[in-house]
Amino acid sequence: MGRSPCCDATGLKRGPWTPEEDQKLLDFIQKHGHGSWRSLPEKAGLQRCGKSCRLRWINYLRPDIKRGNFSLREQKTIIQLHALLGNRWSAIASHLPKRTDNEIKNYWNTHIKKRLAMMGIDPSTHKPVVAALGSANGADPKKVSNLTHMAQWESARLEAEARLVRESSKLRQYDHQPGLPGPVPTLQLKKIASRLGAPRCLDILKAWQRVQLESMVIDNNGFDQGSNNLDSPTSTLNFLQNPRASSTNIASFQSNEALFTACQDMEFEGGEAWNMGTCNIGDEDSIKWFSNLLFNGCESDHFVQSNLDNDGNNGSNDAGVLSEDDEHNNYWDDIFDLVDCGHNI
DNA sequence: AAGAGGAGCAACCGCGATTGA
DNA sequence: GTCAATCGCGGTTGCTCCTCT
Repeated sequence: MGRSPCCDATGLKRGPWTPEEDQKLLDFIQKHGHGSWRSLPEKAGLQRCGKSCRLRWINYLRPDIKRGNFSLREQKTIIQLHALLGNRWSAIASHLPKRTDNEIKNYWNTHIKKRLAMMGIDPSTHKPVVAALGSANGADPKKVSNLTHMAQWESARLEAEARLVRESSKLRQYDHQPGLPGPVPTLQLKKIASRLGAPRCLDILKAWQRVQLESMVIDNNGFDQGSNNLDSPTSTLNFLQNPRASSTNIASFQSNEALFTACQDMEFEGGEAWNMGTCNIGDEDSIKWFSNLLFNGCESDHFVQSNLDNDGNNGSNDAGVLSEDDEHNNYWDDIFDLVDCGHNI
C-alpha cells in the first residue's frame, strides 16, 4: 500500500521553517483551526505541504508544548515506559504531559540510549548485556514466563490507555477556546465522547499505584493475608498461588473505582488490551517486582511515590515523594536497581 | 585559528491505519 | 464493500552548533 509523498509537487518549500512561516501557520490555526492539513498550506499562504505544516505545528508551534531539558522524573518515566512499550513513542508521550513523541524519540536516541549502553545495559531489552542472553543463570523459568505475560499484558494496557488519552485530547479540541472553530468531530469521536465523559487519562497508573500502597499498608499491619484465588473481574488475569499480595492487591484492585472504570472503558473500547491472554501470576514477588519496575524503577521494600502526581503531571509535592536532590542522588542507583530487577527474571 | 568529528535536533520519508464518499 | 484521500507513527536523514585537536 502506501502512497506517494505529499511533497512531490514542485514549488513547495522544504527544510527549516522561517519565523515568517511559523507566524503564518500560527495565525491561521489560531483563527481557523487546522481542519484539513492537506488544504491548509494554500489557505494559509504557505508554500509547504500539509504534512510539513502538521509536523511543524505538532512538534514546535503548538502552545501546550514544554521545551527544554528533560527532568530526572521525565527521564525515569521514559526509561520505565520504554521497557514496557518499546519504541511506541506516541504511547510514551501520552504519559509525559507537554512532550512530543518526536522530542522523546530524539532524547532517547541521543541521550538515554547512549547512557544505558555505556552502563552495559541493552537499551532495547533493558537488561545487562551479559544477562540478556536469557534466564540460563538460575532464574525460574516459570517466573520468567509469568513476567513475560505480565509485561505483554501491561504493555498492551498502557498502549490502550495511550489511545484513550489521544482520543480524549482530540475531544478536548472541541472544548476549545471561544472563537476557535476547530475541526468538525467525526461520528466515531462523538460516540467516544458520549461514552467517556470527561477525559480520564492516567487513571490506571494512579490506581495501580494506590493499590500497591494499600496492599503494603495492610501487609505491614499484619492484616488478613489469606490465600484465596481470585479472578480479575474483567480480564482473564488470574492471581494464583499468591499467599499475600495477590489477595490484598486484588481486593484493593476491585474496590478501586478509578481503576475499575478505566478498565471497563478499555475493555469497551479495545477489548484486546484487557483480554489479550491469560496472565498467570506465580507469586507475590512477581507483582511487587512488576509494580516497582513500573512506578519505582526498582525492586526494593521502600515505597516511593509514583512519577506522576494526581494531576497526571510530572513532579509532585506529596508526602513520600523524594525531593529533586534526593532523586538526583538516587537516579542512577535506581537504574542499576532496575537492571537488577531485569537480571532477576 | 581552522578543520574534523561528534552531538543534538528539526524535518523528511515511507508505510500502515483510518476515514468517508 | 471498495478505494482514494488523509492522518499519524516510527525510522532516518541532514543541517547546525559545539568540542577537540
